[in-house]
Amino acid sequence: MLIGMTDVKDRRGASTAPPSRSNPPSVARVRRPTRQEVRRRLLDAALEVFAEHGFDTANLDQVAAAAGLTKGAIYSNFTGKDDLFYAMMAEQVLARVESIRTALAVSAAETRDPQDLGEIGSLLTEAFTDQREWRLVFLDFWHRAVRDEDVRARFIAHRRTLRDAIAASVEEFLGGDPPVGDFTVDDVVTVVLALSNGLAIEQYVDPSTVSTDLFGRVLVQLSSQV
Amino acid sequence: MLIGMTDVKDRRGASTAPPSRSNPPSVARVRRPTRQEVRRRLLDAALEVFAEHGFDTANLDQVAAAAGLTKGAIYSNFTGKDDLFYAMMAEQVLARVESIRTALAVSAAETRDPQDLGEIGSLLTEAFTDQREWRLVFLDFWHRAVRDEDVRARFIAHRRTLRDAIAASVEEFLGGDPPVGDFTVDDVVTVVLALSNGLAIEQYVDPSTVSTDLFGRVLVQLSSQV
DNA sequence: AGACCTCGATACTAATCAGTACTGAATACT
DNA sequence: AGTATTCAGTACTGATTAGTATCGAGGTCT
Repeated sequence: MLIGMTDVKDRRGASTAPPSRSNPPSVARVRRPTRQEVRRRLLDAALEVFAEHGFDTANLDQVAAAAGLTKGAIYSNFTGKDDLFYAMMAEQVLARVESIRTALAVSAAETRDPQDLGEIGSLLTEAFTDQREWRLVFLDFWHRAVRDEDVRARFIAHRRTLRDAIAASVEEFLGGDPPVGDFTVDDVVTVVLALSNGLAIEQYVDPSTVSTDLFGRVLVQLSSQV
Repeated sequence: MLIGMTDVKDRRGASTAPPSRSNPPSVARVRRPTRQEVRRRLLDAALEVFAEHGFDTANLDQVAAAAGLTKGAIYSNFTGKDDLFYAMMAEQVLARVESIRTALAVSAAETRDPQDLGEIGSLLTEAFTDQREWRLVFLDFWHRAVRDEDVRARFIAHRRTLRDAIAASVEEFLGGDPPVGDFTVDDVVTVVLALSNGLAIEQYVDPSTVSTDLFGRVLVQLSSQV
């Protein structure tokens, strides 16, 4: 693990031919990736590495290596480890909001029958695997937020953004009607989030305890008239 | 933080009187705490410090200081940081099982009306604050279990123990009847655990999003006949 | 073309901390 | 009492790693 920095080779092209001076002129032999591209790669690598190792255990050389770059690139684009993490999270939150919007557009366009909740439950359960990295970094973020006031402030801001997107989905699904029971839309949002995280927690360490249609059946039962 | 080791004074008694040689004979002036007592203090300190800082961030000097001891005591009683953590968790799991058993004895003795689920929900919600340290170290344990196979094996073993205790409670509550819907008892256990953790996650960082009776109302709705 | 600038690579520093080696005081044993 | 043993305190080591200083290749501007 002291090495790992040996192959930064994939700058672009990587022509193995010996460097013959002056081909067709004005052909740069080693093109430097754009700043945007470097930032992209670093953010992708950050998601991957932070998800795999957790913020505390992950180290910046791992992130840089996963991006095919070095620590210099990180400090050139971010102020430090925290900043990189926050930037990555901010981007992910936007991606999640977008993902909720499109999922909503698809499902709501079709029907609005309470029994479709089983379908929605399936979608949410599939997200356990599709969005595994997101969920891991989210819970990592929470892990730090619950112990540090500054981290918590940022966490809450993101959380509210997500809640708003989900609340919009729920209202869209209800089509003006109130939820069953004496639940508010906010209650429903909280319960959906809690079940998502809670079930993911169980599933990630012991999949046998969470049957694939459980989420859907719970949602159906929760929305049934008494 | 480089100091903190300055006051290990509370060995016991701490007689501020100058050490007058040979009082009534065979009176040990500084009694050493028993090994059991040292172990107790270390385990308590471990729960406290690991909950506050998380396993990765907490360091052994903090644990030792919280116990009024030094790192030497830790390495004399445990093989290392991991061992201390596992020992603490094992003890906590036993405590949780016990706590479930007594809570069950109290609630089940009274009634067995589905509306009592609101009451049970209140108890579970109160546990968010009463057992805050437990929940934090539990989620810390999960955080490591999901990323490391060996940790995961230990985690699952503990988790199964807890599930069994909860399953017994659920069956006791149902009094032989099956759960509503097509849920199995295992499903119910999973849902209760998922809601506990999921709601605690929301509540710990942003209490305003989890009203105090939400858990109870969800349980009532979940158990209502269609 | 030539002078300047940008930005990521490299090599380094300083701080942290799990684990170890050893010491000496308190207890157990004879 | 005197000797042996246990066990926690103390001081240290080695490894790790966030962050910094510097350099030079690649790009830009005139």
